[in-house]
Amino acid sequence: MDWSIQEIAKIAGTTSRTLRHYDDIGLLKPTRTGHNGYRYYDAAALVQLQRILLLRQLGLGLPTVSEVLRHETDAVRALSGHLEWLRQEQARLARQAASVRQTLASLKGDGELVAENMFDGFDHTQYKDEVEERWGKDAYAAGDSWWRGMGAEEKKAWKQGAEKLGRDWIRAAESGVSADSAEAQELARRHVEWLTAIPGTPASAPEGDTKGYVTGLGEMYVADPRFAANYGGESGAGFVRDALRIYAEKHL
Amino acid sequence: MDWSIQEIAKIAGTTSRTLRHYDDIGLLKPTRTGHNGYRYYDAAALVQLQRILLLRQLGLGLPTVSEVLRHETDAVRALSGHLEWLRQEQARLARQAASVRQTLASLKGDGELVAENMFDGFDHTQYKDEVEERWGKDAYAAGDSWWRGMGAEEKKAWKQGAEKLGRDWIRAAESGVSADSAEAQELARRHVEWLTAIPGTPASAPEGDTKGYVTGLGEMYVADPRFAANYGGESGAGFVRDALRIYAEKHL
DNA sequence: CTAGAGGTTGACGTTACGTAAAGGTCAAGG
DNA sequence: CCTTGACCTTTACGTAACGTCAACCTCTAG
Repeated sequence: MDWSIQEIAKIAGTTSRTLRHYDDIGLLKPTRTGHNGYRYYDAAALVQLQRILLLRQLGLGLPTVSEVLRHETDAVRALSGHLEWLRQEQARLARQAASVRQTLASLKGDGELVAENMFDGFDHTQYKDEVEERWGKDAYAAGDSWWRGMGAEEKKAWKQGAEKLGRDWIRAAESGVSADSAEAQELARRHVEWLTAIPGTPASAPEGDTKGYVTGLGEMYVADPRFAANYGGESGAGFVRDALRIYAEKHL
Repeated sequence: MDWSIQEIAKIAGTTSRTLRHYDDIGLLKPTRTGHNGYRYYDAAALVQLQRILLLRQLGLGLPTVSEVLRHETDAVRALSGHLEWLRQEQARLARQAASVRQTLASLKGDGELVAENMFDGFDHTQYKDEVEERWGKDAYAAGDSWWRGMGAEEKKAWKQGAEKLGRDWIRAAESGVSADSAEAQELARRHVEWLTAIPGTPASAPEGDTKGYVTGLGEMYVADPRFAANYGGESGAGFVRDALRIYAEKHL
């Protein structure tokens, strides 16, 4: 009692090409082969196939599926690992979506695609959606009015301070010192100090989750192309992220 | 004033291989080519390259990048479309993760394939890592001992209450009432009440940031496949989120 | 006997490069 | 002049999991 390749394909809800592929890579061999080379599968093979398709549907790769079916790997462990991977992928997509939204906002604003306003970090119109999404409208409003309330001189001074901080980060990153060096940690301290001056962020609230905010910010720097572009690529932004994380762990 | 392939690669934070690839597919040709075949790039090419890399980091494919740079496609439209794609991908991953968790649960438990543990939210072994990560080990330990301390009857009652809350949410979402309707707001109130009963969460601490916790929880419901899966997809979870946010704004 | 349905193997295409392999080019030092 | 080493070139395979021809063989029904 067995079926041709098309028949089980239909029964299991897949294609004959897939069956041939599984045969090629040794994942599922046909039960028997006719003298003409035709592949035939029995009920046991069907069960195996259904297991394979289930695991595939869950997103496991064929090598992993193979391991699980051969009992070389525990299904629970395989799925747990896969779940972790799914989480990371989701986080990655979320970061990318945030970046896209930001770029979109800046495009609608001034129409320029260039990342020239690197470290001002509070161009506000550019960050509005994200700030609101993360910290609520009140926080955005607070930060916005704080910024608007400053005079031109103050704004300029603020930006220059931010730019100097940026330059110092770049210099440190390029000098090759480690993220836990005294130099990098001093920069992290200045960075946090700078952040704390802005009202409406968790860093400035007395009971705020400064630690989470700072480390999250570091992750954002790596994910955000504007920062990466201006810190000598990913490695530079990664340096900033690591330094901030270490600092946050120690002092916040 | 131009640079060799390695030099711009370093400047722009990419690899020479990538530049050759871009040359091959006609995305970015070198400014000039030496008699020896060496590629040389000038400042204008660098700007183009940076634009390319920016769009790539946002997740656009090379053909799309090409279109945008040739002004055949509006950057805003391209990014908007991409954003939509990102959302769908996130949703897809979310559904997959939900399936994996279900399978995992049924593998660990008594082999029940049905989604019976939908709203218990405190299977604890299943949520341990996440709770610890978000609220610290103490919070987890508190919640855990609280849960362990309950008798079987109490546990059952608790679960049933949670399940009823879940069903009511679903019914409300499906009935099409708005998130700020009296019905939805009453559910939000019950939800917060339910949360407040659990020790070790900010909602139960007298000085805790209940408002931030509840709204954050709402966001999690949308992002977290476990909830989305059990609330009829994104739209259902979105309804819960909105209702909770509105309630939190008003009453917390 | 022939058409048509279904089977076979073989091989290319898909994404954006990483990674050799095999071999020119160039500046500096012996 | 020769060597060394760094840098450049082109060519081409590998990646994940099949979809999609292409060329050809086999079986069954009319």
